[in-house]
Amino acid sequence: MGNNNDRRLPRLEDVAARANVSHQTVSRVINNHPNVSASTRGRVEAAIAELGYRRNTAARSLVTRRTQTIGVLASELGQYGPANTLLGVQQAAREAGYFVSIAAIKGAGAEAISDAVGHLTDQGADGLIVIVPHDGTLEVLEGLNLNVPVIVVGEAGHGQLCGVMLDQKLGARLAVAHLISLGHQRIGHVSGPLDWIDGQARVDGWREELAEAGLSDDLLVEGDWSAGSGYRIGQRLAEHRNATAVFVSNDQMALGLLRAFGEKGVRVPEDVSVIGFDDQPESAYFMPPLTTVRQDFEELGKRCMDLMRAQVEDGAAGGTVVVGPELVVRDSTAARPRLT
Amino acid sequence: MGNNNDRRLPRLEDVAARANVSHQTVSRVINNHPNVSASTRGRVEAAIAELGYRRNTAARSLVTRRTQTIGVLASELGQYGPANTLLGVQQAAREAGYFVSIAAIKGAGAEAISDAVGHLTDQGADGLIVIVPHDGTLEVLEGLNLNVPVIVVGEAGHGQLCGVMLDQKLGARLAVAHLISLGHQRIGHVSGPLDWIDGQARVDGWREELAEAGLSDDLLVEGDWSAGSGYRIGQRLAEHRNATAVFVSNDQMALGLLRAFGEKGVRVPEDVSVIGFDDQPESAYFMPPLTTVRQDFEELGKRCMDLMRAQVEDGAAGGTVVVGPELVVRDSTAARPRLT
DNA sequence: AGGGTCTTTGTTAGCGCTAACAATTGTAGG
DNA sequence: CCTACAATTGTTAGCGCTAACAAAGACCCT
Repeated sequence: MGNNNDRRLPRLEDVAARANVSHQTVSRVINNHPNVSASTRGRVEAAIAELGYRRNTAARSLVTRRTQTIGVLASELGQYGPANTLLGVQQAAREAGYFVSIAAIKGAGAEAISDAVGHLTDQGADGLIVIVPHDGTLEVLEGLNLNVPVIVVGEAGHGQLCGVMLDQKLGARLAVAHLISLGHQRIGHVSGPLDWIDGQARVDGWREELAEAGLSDDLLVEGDWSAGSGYRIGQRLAEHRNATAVFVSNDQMALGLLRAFGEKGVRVPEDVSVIGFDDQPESAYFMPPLTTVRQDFEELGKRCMDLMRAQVEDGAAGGTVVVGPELVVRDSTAARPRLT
Repeated sequence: MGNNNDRRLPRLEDVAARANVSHQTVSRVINNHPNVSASTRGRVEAAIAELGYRRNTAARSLVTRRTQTIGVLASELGQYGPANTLLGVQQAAREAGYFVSIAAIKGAGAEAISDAVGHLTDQGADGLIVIVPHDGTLEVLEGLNLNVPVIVVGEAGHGQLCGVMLDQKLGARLAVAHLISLGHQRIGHVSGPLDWIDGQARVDGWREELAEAGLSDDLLVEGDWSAGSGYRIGQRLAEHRNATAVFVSNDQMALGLLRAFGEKGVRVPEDVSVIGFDDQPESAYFMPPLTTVRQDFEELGKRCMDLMRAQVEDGAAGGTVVVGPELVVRDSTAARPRLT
């Protein structure tokens, strides 16, 4: 099929010569300009196919001042949530004819963020999507004074910056409401780090739902998202036994908690109900299968691209998009035990 | 700091005017050409700093025919291994001054691969790194007749294509040797899909090690990498009980297996030893903590970039790089039970 | 038929950069 | 003092594309 034109790739000029038109007409065809006659368009398209012509993006970018590239700045790409958000972004981007360039960082230091942003703007990214779930990211970005649209995942928009977020607080409330509906009254919370946006939002949701039900919110322990921290916290909780239900801020910590409970002879859900957050694919196979709150990260990524296109292509203003969570009930939650 | 030049970003010409030199001299400075006097270089660098000049990559690419962009084609980015490989690639790329553009696909259909490759080459990628752990990927890539260097992760190089891989077979042998050293003689294997490169390689390693020890290799079941398949297979294994040890091809399936065993009253490691593959961060917190084979994916990614640079910058020929695995012993393996 | 409008196509310039070559300077040797 | 050669700097062209404008037809109306 593909003919091996020896040296250079074909240019507009080559296509034009073959179709007996000017290069500008070819340009019109590939850019879908309206004023091209059907017959001309046909000839040009044939020539494009025959030569295997592909537009040179560098040349195009030079004159349009658009690179059709979206820069994604991400930390914690090894984690389920960020990785899947990236996936959603990438898919939507490709469908819309955009390229996705990534810059990964560890942690969320101001310097690391600004380096990565510099890297992406050096490439001429038309817009930035930031998947850095740490508190303070927004401030660093604001200080950078960027002149391309920026969309921050997981945080509400603010000033120039747009936000696309899952409704973490609502998710937490769904989880707690589920436990309350099962009759639990002493409901603890193993949170993520409180300097993470998501960590704090879930604490807030837990508090609010408890407050509305007139229940106490004094059982809060801060973890670090890892299964290990969940395990250590679980060991302590198993000794005190002052809650009949625990809302854990992610599935991984819940995994650690389950293991600690198992070792200490605390049965789940007979003695204590446990509910997680995220719904990773593995969570259905924990012991017992974990009740949790599902987050649709791919959808989140797609919404990011929608918002980005609105800004890049139509110059729309910023805003905040919120995606809803969903409760997934499995076997780690049950009615409050009689003997509290 | 940054002055807000109203409309356009500064160009070479602007820097040149400020430093009282020609734009070409500025170009020489930013490209580290030798024949620039120290004083001129100083003035130019000062002007660059004052104006906040950044080179326009599109213009540069247009003339050099290099984009400084590496395209990464990846499937299964939600999985631990591929995600971390990408991370390693990205880090090494950025350090070397390259951009990383990604194209994610689902599955490994020929059409999906060729679409994604087209997307990346449309962007003018200087080289491609392919993280698609399915069998047949190599053939599809070969058929595409690409004119940029291609590095395939997880597979041995072949013809034009380079390979960077973890030594899966060795990893499998380490796992099986560990079980044999504990006295096990009936060692089963829950494999990944056999049309995945890694899945097949681990089966081969398992077979070879057993063969050398004169043990039977008739206990093979094929899974699909998911915790769910591990669970279903575990239920069956728990009923037959014809092995005292099981080598599972990844940690997620091992998780499912553990749950099935737990439900059926099969104790791990007292009744059956279980060993996984990958060493995901969670594996230390399974019940019991999982003995497994560690793979250094970030290292893998870095090696990819090393190889890529050698090809892009020095026109080196292809080759195959192999990274070694490491056995991590935890609590899911123990000596063979007396009563077999 | 002639003047207006609309549609289709062509011509020209320039995006910002680097490569190739030209010009200028400095320096040493005859 | 003038040539030979190297080191440094400047000038010109062009990478492949799109925007803006110009030109040429096609068509309708009076």
